Amino acid sequence: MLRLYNTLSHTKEEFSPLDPSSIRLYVCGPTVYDFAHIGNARPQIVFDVLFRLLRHVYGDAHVTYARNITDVDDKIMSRAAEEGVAISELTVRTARQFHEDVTALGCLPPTHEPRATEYIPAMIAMIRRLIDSGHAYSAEGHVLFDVGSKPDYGKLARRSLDEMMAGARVEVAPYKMNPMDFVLWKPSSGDQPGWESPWGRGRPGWHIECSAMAESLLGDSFDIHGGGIDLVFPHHENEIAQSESVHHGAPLARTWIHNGFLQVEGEKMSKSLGNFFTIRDLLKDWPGEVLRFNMLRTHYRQPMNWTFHGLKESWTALERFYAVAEPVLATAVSADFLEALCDDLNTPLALSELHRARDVDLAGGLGLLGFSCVQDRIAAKPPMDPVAIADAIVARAAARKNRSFTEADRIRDDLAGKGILLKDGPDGTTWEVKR
RNA sequence: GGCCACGUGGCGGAGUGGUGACGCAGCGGUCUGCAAAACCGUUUACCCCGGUUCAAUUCCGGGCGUGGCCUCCA
Repeated sequence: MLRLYNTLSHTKEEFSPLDPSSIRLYVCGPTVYDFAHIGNARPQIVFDVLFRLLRHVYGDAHVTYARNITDVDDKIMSRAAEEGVAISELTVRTARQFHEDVTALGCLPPTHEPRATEYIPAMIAMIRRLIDSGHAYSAEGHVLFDVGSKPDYGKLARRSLDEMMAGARVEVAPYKMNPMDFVLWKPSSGDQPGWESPWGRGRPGWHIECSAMAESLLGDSFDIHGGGIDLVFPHHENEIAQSESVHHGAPLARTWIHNGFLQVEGEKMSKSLGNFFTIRDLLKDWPGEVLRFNMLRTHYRQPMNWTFHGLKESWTALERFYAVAEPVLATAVSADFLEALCDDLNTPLALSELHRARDVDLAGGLGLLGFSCVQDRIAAKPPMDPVAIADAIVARAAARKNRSFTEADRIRDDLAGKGILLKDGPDGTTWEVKR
């Protein structure tokens, strides 16, 4: 039995699919204008684990995972202008980098990966339906959603319209009926990307993109919608407002799942503090599977303190696991392991079960979590030529045989100084990179 | 200012109304020429103040601290 915490109800609920033969999951993907950072990696990994768990429970063929790519956005426009490149060049390049990064993190490709620009007609159609049903209005080239037309607006964020207005710091455009009304369509000037629409040449607002893509790929209602906790308001609240207004109140998603934020070394991640790390940079020194493991050591809803110390621990733990776990295709997992995962994706508890697990269960559990168990994948790059290391080991063995321990120790210390750690076992001497 | 989370031993991190998960580090031991690695064993905890209770780290209230949202944001 799978239980998931639902942001909508603020409780853990038993997960019961709308259709067990077709589980549908939607997760908000990246806006492609720059390299993804370590904070972006968390939802990708978390929802990849959820995807894998759903496939394990319901069967690979019965789970559909949609994750969008936002490739029309004001940040993209300004970045492209800064770099002096075409928007499409920037978005295609950044999307490719994103795919390389998440692949290195062990994430499966989603079933669908819609790009916003490919769904403009669906967005226009949805906006038109919102206008026709009295939930939206056009004004000065903009189309706005009328939050007053949705009585339960604020139900996900647990905030009433009055509360929002009290603390409102939103831009109060003169053409808005209500300050909280948000943009569905906005006009584009000649040099801005735009599409012809009944309201003139323009581009979609951010929120309508997800509503339209989700409808096209997953239908009016689906099982799970995920994303970072910062997306609860306004993005997900607005998605709900749009979709449910069009679909006559049918719930957009039954379960809403949000991952917590992470801090780096106990501080907010920011470029000015010098603790801003892209996935790309980290992959130069750390195997992707180590980054993944580290992420799963904290429950997805907990705030996470991301540290290099934790990364080292993760590497050590993974090496010890891989030393005994053979990469196998078998998907056997222990009951305790599965139970932990099924209890709202309790990965820290699941990982602790692996310390108790024997070979098959260990490999199966690691496999279900998206780990390869291939030692080479987490091997550190040796700081010197492996042949020279092997030669030194032979020389040291000879010295030891002659009981020239001073010479043997000199060789060992010499290698240690170069970052190579020797391990003497019953079957001879092996080495590993010192960390 | 409003709303919402979180606060567990040196570190990471589960969990629970009553027998102190688990991992890392540390310490002791086995092994070793000596180490390292590996293996075995092991010390240290529940932010503060009230309340409920036979019993609270666990429930309730208040406080303090940290973070998130209210504006683009994983």
